[in-house]
Amino acid sequence: MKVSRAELKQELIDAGIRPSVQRLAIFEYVRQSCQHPTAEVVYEALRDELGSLSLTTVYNTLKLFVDAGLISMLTIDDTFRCFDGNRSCHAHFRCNNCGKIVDLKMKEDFISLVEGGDGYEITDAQLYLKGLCPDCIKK
Amino acid sequence: MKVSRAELKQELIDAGIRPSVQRLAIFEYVRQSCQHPTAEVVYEALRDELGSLSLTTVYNTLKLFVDAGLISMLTIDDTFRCFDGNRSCHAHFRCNNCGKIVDLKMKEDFISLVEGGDGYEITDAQLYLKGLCPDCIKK
DNA sequence: TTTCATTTTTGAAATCATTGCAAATATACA
DNA sequence: TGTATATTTGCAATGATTTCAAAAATGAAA
Repeated sequence: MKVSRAELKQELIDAGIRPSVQRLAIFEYVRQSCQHPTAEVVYEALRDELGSLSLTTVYNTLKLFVDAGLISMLTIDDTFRCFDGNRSCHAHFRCNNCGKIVDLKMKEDFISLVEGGDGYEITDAQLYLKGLCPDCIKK
Repeated sequence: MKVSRAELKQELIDAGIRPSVQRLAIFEYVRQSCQHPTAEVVYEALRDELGSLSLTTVYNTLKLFVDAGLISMLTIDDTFRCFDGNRSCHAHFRCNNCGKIVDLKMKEDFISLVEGGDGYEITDAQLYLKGLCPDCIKK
């Protein structure tokens, strides 16, 4: 489901974030991507389109979005962070062989499973699964 | 539930890992700790007891244990890794304010919630929750 | 026990994703 | 237009983790 630039822009404004050219481009890229890009990937993808872009800006902007709850940061791979603009409730699987990270649907929200979570204010939840993907099992 | 050194030693042997002095000490420390230590913390805690110990050994050994499935590695904090010797099924919560990482019990195994996971071989699962802990909410 | 091969440990240097910083640029508003 | 504020930029610094080759420990065979 493609979202228009205008809608994304409004979403930034609603979150109290000024929609600069760089911010809007980065937001659009992460939201439309299905591939959990790293900051480096976002940077490489947008530097031509934007004429000039700094990797520092990408890092700062992604952090800004994460803090605002607009995207999430994944630490499923311990060697780098990547980002996820998909707002639906889903788990992540990382293949130990090929490194691929894929979304897996959930039957229900996993927060409901937590016991003794009373008194905690939970703002983010991530379920990380690791192992072998179907492609790598075949080989 | 305190486990004897002999039992831990046997567990290493059963996993095909030679129980050197360093390995056994590191294994015991991580298994008995309730505090999700980092490699650095393990190193600081054991260097005196062992006379000499290298941080590299700690890193290598922890990786060895993780690969053997004896302990798990947590990446809930994006700035460092920590390790968990608690083998029961539980979730982890990280307070965004004080940084504390605590265990939270689960009603059931969360893998049962995953849809479309057929064809995947899952060897590790971690549920990470973030937000504010009761102590930090009070303030 | 001695010897030799293999495994493990060690410490220093290198790596690399991420952040700090201060200058340059862009934007909003009077 | 001018001025204050917000944003971007690039380079240097940071720090957790890894690489690497040498030293030490261990196990098996003689």
